[in-house]
Amino acid sequence: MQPHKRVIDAGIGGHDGTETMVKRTSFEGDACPIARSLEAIGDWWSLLIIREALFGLRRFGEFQSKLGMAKNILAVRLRALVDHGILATAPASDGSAYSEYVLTPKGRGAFPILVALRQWSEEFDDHPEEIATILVDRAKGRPVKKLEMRAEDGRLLTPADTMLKPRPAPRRRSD
Amino acid sequence: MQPHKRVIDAGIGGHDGTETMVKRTSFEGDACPIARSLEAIGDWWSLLIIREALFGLRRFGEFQSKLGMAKNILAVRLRALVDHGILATAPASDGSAYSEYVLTPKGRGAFPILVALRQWSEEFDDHPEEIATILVDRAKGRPVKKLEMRAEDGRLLTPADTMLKPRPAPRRRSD
DNA sequence: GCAACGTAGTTTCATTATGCAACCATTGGA
DNA sequence: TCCAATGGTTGCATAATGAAACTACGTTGC
Repeated sequence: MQPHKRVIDAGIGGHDGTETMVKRTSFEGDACPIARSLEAIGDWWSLLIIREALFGLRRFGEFQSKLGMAKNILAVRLRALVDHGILATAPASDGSAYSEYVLTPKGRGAFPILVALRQWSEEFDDHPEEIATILVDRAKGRPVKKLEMRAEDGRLLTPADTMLKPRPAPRRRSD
Repeated sequence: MQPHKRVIDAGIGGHDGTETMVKRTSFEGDACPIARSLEAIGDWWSLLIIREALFGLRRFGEFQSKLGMAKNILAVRLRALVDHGILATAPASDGSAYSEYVLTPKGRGAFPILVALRQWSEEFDDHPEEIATILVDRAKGRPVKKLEMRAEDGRLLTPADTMLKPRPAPRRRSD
């Protein structure tokens, strides 16, 4: 559970190593899957980039102008998302020699997270009148149903109906 | 869609104001509900604090030791969560004069977000064997079903089956 | 072919956020 | 009353963020 720290000591010189240089907590390698998700997309911009990518944006400039973010930050984020296998760079699409950023299945798999965030805002925001859009079923134009947690057999579950269990040991062949 | 910037100019002296002092993007007031959620809980620690609170943690020291985070950061985060109406300070619980942090309905409403993050990790993480726990239905001990997006009439929806619509104008009495 | 422009970044520098450690104020217990 | 535990705050060092300037390459007009 304890997040460990990312030590950046480059070890360039032969110094004695008393300088700790420990900053910015990392959740990489943490056993909690929520922390692991946050390690990949738990920053201010990544989920918004994914949101725009789900809406079809692909080019650096499109993300930059749509999100209004600094280009250096965007570059860092896109690289990180590619490193995490959430985006992939595709060589082209419209014939030009530029490359594009497209969502991988892992990236598209983040959609429920975005929907959960959206619905939380819709339900609990202090100023819901400022929310400009609603997510609707394309066929009917009606709002999407609220995400609900269900058991394998379909029973509706509240948080109190759930618990955490240690992950079963990985199954090994002929054992 | 464009996030605006938080200007911190305190205006202490009578300077000419040419210094812009614009830092750290804020999504406060953004029309996108996802950005609004991120404004409240889109940082490295808030969701983990909520996770622990859902598991029953209430005291400052419990959060601090369980999450292993710096006390000053924890104090800032708790204050922010209280300001956002996600946590509330309760005067006591075990008789002592200390106060506690308990989730409000808004805070408990973030549970689907945590479940979505967890399931995303479980499905797409590169090293799923490092994930220590699984979320199960307390009654049967079986894993919770994956969150799914459905239309009002129950049809299962993919991202492509959805679209964004402008929010209808607020209904006004006798108009 | 080459000048001008657009795209996609990188670099530089200032400012803010994070993290650790040390300190302080109350509370609670002996 | 003294002393430890709880719940913070403060100070300082380091890392992340952001705006703007700069660079490299692709594309277009001529």
